[in-house]
Amino acid sequence: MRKVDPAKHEEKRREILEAAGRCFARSGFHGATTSAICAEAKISPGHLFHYFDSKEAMIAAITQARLDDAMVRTERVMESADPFGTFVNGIKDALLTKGRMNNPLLLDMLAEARHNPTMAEIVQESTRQGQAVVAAFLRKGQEEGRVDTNLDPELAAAIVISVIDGSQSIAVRDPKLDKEESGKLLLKMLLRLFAPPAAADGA
Amino acid sequence: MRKVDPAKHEEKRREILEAAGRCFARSGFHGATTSAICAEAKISPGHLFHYFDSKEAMIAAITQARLDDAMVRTERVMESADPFGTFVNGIKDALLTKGRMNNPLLLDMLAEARHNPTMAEIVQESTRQGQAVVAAFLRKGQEEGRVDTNLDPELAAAIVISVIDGSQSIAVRDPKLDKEESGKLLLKMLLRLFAPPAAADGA
DNA sequence: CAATTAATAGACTAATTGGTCTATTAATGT
DNA sequence: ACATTAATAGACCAATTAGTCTATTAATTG
Repeated sequence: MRKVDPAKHEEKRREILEAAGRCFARSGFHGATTSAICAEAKISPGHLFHYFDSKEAMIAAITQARLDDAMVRTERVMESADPFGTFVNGIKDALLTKGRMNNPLLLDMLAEARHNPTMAEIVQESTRQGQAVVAAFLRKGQEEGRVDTNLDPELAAAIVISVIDGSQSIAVRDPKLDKEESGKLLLKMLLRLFAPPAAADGA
Repeated sequence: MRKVDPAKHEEKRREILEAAGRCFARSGFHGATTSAICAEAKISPGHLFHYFDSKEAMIAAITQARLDDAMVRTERVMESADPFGTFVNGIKDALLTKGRMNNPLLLDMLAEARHNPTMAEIVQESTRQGQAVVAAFLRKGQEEGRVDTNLDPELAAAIVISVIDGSQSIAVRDPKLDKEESGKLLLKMLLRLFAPPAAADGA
C-alpha cells in the first residue's frame, strides 16, 4: 500500500495558501478567482480542490493562519526578559506596518467578517485570545508601575487592537503619508493613554 | 414634448442608492447581487440600469455619498459657537458608533479601495478634504491653548481619522464589548494626545 | 387630445466562476 | 515487480450574475 507523509501534504497546503494570499491581497477575497489562484500556485483546478474543499474554506484557512501567526508572535514576546518593554516594541512594529507583523489582508478580513458568520467566528475567537494576551502585558505593566492602574486591562487591550486596525486605514486613505511619522505618533498616543497619572511622559 | 423634473430623477437615484446601501451593508459590495438590490428597491433590472450604468457605478456613488455626507456634517461643526468643543463632541459621536455619523460600510469601503483604483481615488480625495477640516479644528484648538502646539495638525488629523476607522473594527472583533465604554476610552486617548504639556486632564 | 419621451417591467443572454469528473503520472510498501 | 493510492492535470459543467432588449405604461406639454 501507500501511506504518504502528511507533512508534505501540509506543506503543499501552505504553499497554495500563500499563493492564494497574494491573489487575495491583490484583488480581495471576492475579486480573486480560483483560476487566478491556480495560476499563481501553478496548479490545476482539480489539484486545488484536492487540497481545499472550497474557496470559502481557503478564505477561512488563510484568515485563521494570519491571525494565528500574529498571536504566536505576540505570545512569544511574553517570554522575553522585559515583557512590557518588548510588548511596546511589538506595538511599534505593528504600527509601522513593515515588520513581518504586517497583514495586508486585515481590512478585508474585518469587512468579510461583517458579512460572513464563519469568518466572524474566526475573527472573534482570535480576538478573544489576542485581547487576553495584550491584557496580560498591560497587567504586567501595571504591576511594574508603568501602566495606569485605573485602566481596565481588557478594555485597554481592545483599544490597542483597534488602534492597530485603524493604522491599516492610513495607508489606504493617504498613501503619501510617512508611515514612520504616523506610527510614532500612534505609539505615543497609546503610551500616553497607558501612562500612570504621575508620569507625564513628555517626549 | 416632455422635459421632466431632474429633481425627481435625483430623488429616485437616492432612493435606489439607499436600498443598495442596505444590501451592501448586509452582504458586502460583492456579496450583494444586482437582483437583490432590485428586490430591495422594488424595481426591475431594466429600471435599475436606467439609473446606474453599472454595479461599479453604484458602489462608487454610494461611497462618494457616504463620505460627502460625513464631510458636510463635519464642516457644519465649524460654524458653531465653540468649534473645537463641538468638534470633540463630533468625534465622540463618531466613536460611539450610533449617532447618524455612523457608516457601517466604512470597512468595506476601505478594503475595496485597496483593490479598486476608482474607489481608491474617491477615498483618498475625500480623506484630503476631511483631513484638512479636522486639521483646521486642531489649529483652532491650538490657538485657544487647548491643543498641544507641538502637534502637527495635519498628522494629528490623520490619526483622528485612523482612530475612528479603527473604532469600527471593535464591533466586528468583539460585538459584546460595550460601545459606550470603548468609545469613551478612545476619546480620552485622543484628548490626552491633544492635551498641551501643562494640563494633564486627569479625569 | 395627441405627440413625445421618460419611467418601468421583465424575459432573456453572454460571460464568468466555483467546482466536478475522468484520466494520467508518480510514489510507496510488500 | 506490482499493487495501491496519492498527486496532478485539464476538459468540462451547472449555476449565477451583471447587464441588455423590447415592450408597456405614465407623465408632460403644446
